[in-house]
Amino acid sequence: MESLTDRIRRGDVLAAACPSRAILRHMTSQWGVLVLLVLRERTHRFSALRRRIDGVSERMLAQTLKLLEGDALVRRVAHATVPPHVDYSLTPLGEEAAAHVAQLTDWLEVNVSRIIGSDAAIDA
Amino acid sequence: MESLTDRIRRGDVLAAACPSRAILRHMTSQWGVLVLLVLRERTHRFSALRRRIDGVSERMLAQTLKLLEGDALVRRVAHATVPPHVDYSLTPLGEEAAAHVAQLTDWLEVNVSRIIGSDAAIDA
DNA sequence: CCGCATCCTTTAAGATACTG
DNA sequence: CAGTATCTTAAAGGATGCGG
Repeated sequence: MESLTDRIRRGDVLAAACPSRAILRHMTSQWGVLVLLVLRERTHRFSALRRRIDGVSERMLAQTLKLLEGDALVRRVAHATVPPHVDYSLTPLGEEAAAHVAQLTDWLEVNVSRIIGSDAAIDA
Repeated sequence: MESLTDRIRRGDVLAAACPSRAILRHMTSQWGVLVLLVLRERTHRFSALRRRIDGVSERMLAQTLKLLEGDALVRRVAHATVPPHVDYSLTPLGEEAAAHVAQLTDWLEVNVSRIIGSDAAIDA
C-alpha cells in the first residue's frame, strides 16, 4: 500500500494535500480555463482579456491571473507608462498546459450538441 | 464580425450564455475533474468515490455527480436493495471527456516539479 | 485613463446531523 | 448506504477608489 507521502511526492491529484491539487484548481477554475485558452492565441493586455472573456469581473480576472502567474503558467509584463499597460502571455510551461485545456474545450465545442441533445441533459 | 447567436450555435465557451460554458464548468469543477478521473478506472459506488477523492464532502460529491449525470457524462444505476447500492460509471460521452481530463492531469502530475521548482511558484 | 486593491453584498462551498 | 436538510464559513460578484 502506497503511503500518503509517496502519493504527494508522485504529484497525485487525488491527495488533498498535494500541491498538484491546488495547481489543478487554478488551471481548471472557471476563469483559469478561459484565460489559458485566450492567451494561447496571443499576448493580451488586461482589458483585452476582460473583453474577450465574456462575463468575467475585473476582480476575478485579476485574481485568476495572479494565481496562474504564481504557478509559472502566465507571464506578466507591466510597462511603466501613463496610462498603464500590462501584457499577459503564456510561459512555455503555460503553453503546454493550455494546449491540454484547448483539447478539452475543442472536444466540448464539437460535442455540445450530443450532450444537449441527450435526454439526460437537464440544466442546472 | 460574428454575432453572439452564431457563437452560441458554434458552442463557443467564451460566450457566457453558451451552454458549453456550463458544461465546461461542471467538467472542470474542483470535484468534477476528480470524479471523471476516478470513474475512468472503473465503476464506483458513492461511498467508494467519497473515500477515493480525498477531501470531498458528501454534499459536494452528490451535487457534482448530479450535474455530470445531467450532462450525460455520468450514468447512475440504483439497485433497489436494502441497504441501498448505487453505481456510478461513465457514459461513452463521459469516457471521451474523461480521457481529455486525464491527459491534463497526467501532464500536471509529471510536471508539478517544474512548477514548484520555478521561482514564480508562490503558494496561494 | 488603465490596472488593480478594497469594501460590501450575494452566492456557493464545507461540516454534520438526520432520514428513506 | 446513499443521500438530503440545515447551519456555518469561505469564495465570487459589484461598486468604488486610487496610484501610476
